[in-house]
Amino acid sequence: MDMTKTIAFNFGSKEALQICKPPDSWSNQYRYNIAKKRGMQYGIGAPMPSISNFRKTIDPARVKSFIDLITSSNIIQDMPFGEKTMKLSTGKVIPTPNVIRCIAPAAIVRQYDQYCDENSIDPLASIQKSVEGLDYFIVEGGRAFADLNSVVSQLQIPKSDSDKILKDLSDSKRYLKCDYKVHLETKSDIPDHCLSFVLSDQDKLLQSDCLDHSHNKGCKNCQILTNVLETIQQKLNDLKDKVDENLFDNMLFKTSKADGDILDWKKHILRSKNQARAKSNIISELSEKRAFIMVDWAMKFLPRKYREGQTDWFAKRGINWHIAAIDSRGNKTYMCKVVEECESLKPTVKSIPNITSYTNFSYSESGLTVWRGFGIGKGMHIPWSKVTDLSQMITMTLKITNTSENISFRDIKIQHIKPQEINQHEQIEMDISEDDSFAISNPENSCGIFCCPVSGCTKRFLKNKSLEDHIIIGNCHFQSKFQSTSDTYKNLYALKVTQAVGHCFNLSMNAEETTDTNILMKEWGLKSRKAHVIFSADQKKFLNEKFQIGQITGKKEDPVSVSLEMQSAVLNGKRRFKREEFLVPQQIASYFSRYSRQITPSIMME
DNA sequence: GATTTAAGGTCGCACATTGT
DNA sequence: ACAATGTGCGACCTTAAATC
Repeated sequence: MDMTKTIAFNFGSKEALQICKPPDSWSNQYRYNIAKKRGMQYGIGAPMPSISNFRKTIDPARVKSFIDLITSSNIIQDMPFGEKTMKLSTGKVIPTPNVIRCIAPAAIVRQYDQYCDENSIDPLASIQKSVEGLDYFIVEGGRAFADLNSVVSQLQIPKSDSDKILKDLSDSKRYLKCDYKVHLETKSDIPDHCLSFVLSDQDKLLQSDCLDHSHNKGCKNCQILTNVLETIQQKLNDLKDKVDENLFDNMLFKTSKADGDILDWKKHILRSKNQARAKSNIISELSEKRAFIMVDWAMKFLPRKYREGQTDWFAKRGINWHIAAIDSRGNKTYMCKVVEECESLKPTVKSIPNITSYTNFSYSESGLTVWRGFGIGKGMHIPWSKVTDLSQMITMTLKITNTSENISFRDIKIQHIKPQEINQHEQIEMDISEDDSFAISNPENSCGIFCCPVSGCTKRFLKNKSLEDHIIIGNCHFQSKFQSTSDTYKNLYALKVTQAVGHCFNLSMNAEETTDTNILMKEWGLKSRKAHVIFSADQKKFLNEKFQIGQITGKKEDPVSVSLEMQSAVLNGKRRFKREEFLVPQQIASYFSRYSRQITPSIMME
């Protein structure tokens, strides 16, 4: 509107409309008039004074809980450099650190729905967007639970039983999503939660002994999960001869796939927690002469920084990667570049067997030490001579450039907040300029999970009891009316992000003695490769047919629905595929991708 | 209308199996 | 034993949708 106002005064109506090139002249004539009127009132090109009373149509507590959710370490992760800015309606710009969303938007919406469900918060309006392309483990895990739900509804069992199973399922799902992560510890009496136990490899060098603690306790929640999965299997087996064979096979396939996916999800949570530990460990041990270097494919963030066209950018593929380095003591930050090309080295490098199963590496004069999980065991030593020809070793050069390039770095802070420290932590004052006094400067209200139910009250509490006290006393704190809603929450977001990204806290939990017979294997948490499956001729034929449909109609078949169709495909009155032959969506998608590559050149030839 | 972002296709590597 | 082929996986790249 500001722009229109300027134009409206500097030019006549006709010129203004020419400049604006209105697609619909009537509507722009209207806008022109309005702009002129505003200009008369407040001055040409001047921003409209923001005296208008801001409507508060959204319950502040709800927005706050939403911001809490999206700034939690489950959803965003810190980036060591880079900055984004947010503009308030007053024109004030507040910088926020760059963060990475770990979860696709649609998944966040789903999580938020669930979060609201669990905390009895009315959700903000949400728009359903695409649900494709989410994080593999979360999608499959989520789908697995949905599949199990549908299987349970088909089991012909008493309602009370199925209700119990459904409840356990949703409890377990919530547990995996929220609490499991915070229950994991390096050493725990509960085998499910003991990182050093479940990440141990069978190889002696890659396992930890867990001598100083026993594994004689059990976790109620983990137990519920295993139990409920077993129960479903059991009930399904009882059903075997009572229902149609096709139906039974479909259900069995669904269930076993779901079981596997849920376990994969659990393992994924485990491993990511351990690797996060590795990172914070390294940073905390930094001394003056050492630096923490975060290596990532530069391609991810550099194009945005340099504002280059894509073509320019991709022409630079020769550059292998860029590195951000942080010197902890001097707080100096550098940008590094690996300048030595390794192309010529390639023929002399021998690959390390099982390279993909190792996640941690340590370099030394004599060789390479590898671990499957950070801090698990002594590590396996591989001398350089096994990996490469020593005479041809090339030392890579790190070129260190200063931060003069327009990339701004930011310090990484490790922040471990224990629940009792939160209040104290929240006291940290934000840089609030004189004219903006925010409700959020109230130290009590930006953390905690118990919200005051009084509409407009911004207080939130860590403990239910505090909330009760608050309600009894009735000292509700209301948001200032002189600030637009969006500005308030932009500030809140900035505060959250700047001071405590990755606020990860461990909740204490009640361990119970257990006589659990379901003993976990030691290497349980390690990433396992999927079994190698050879597609049968008929499977391929079926997939090729499906692919052809996509080729001819231009509407590509969705791997998920193809997977479902496979389970019900019929040929000559018989079922075409047995349960063992059902393929999961990933396999189908992967096959399509290969198939298209295979046939594309032949089409070009014709 | 230009720029940014995400979805999804494409490609190459590691490893497993099969063929010679 | 080694080459050829097949599968899983993740990085690379294009394109279309979303956003400014």
